[in-house]
Amino acid sequence: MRRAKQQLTVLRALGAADGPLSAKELWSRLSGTGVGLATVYRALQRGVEEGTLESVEVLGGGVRYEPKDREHHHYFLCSICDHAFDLFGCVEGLESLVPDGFRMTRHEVVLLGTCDACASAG
Amino acid sequence: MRRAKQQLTVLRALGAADGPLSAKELWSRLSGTGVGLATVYRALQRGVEEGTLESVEVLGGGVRYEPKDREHHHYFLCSICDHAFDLFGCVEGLESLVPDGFRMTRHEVVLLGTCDACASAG
DNA sequence: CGATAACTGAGAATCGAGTATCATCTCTCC
DNA sequence: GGAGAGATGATACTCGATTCTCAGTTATCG
Repeated sequence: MRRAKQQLTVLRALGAADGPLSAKELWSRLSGTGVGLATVYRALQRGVEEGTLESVEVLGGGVRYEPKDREHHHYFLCSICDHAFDLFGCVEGLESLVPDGFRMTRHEVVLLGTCDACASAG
Repeated sequence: MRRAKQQLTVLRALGAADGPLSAKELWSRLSGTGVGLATVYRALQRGVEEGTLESVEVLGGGVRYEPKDREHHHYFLCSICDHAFDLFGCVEGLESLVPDGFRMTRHEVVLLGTCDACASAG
């Protein structure tokens, strides 16, 4: 990698977000910069390969990406603007839900509703 | 609706499942009955329209369907067989995660790992 | 039986997400 | 300045999921 100016633009925009973004979301935040969608995908793919990014799946639509250096967290998905927000903190008592013989290695929690901005606007 | 023999076959298979099924999963459980994939989709679509079925999204792939008469529950997704199992019970403390100004109307919890059968199989 | 309308299966068509291709561009190094 | 490697944007393409189409089937009601 000698340069990758546009890819840096992409990664910086992702790092500045308050939650995971999909390729399209990210791309739309870069409108005006002339960055192509293909480049967004390339930057994301490379980020994942290099271990700096993580692809996460939140309900309500495809894969989103975010920097891997964030602590364990979950998401709040706004059903109006469809944006996913990071939520820090976790919950207790998940183990009690696991049936006998099953082995839990990971868990995901998604809260749904309306975000601050949409609630105010609505 | 005068009859809908095949559609009933579909709905019955869905009702007998231990978790939500995708159209394809459901279809593969009906192999041998000669039911076509289009009929599976038709049955699901009609079920949702009539309010007897619910489409749910669990992580790890598309939309799945299950009867709407089940109580509040969550899912365990086996990362080996990719099957989603219903989990009854819930967790506490979700409200404390909601940021100021946000309104939570719903929540989803997904546990991931290996199911009994896959864990036993090695 | 005979008309009719709903149901059905197979395969074509569509749609969206992501990937591959290609001609062009831009650093970096000489 | 010139060459070469990597990067870029547009667009064609692929792939899977879902829907549409259509001809054939089947239950229902006279």
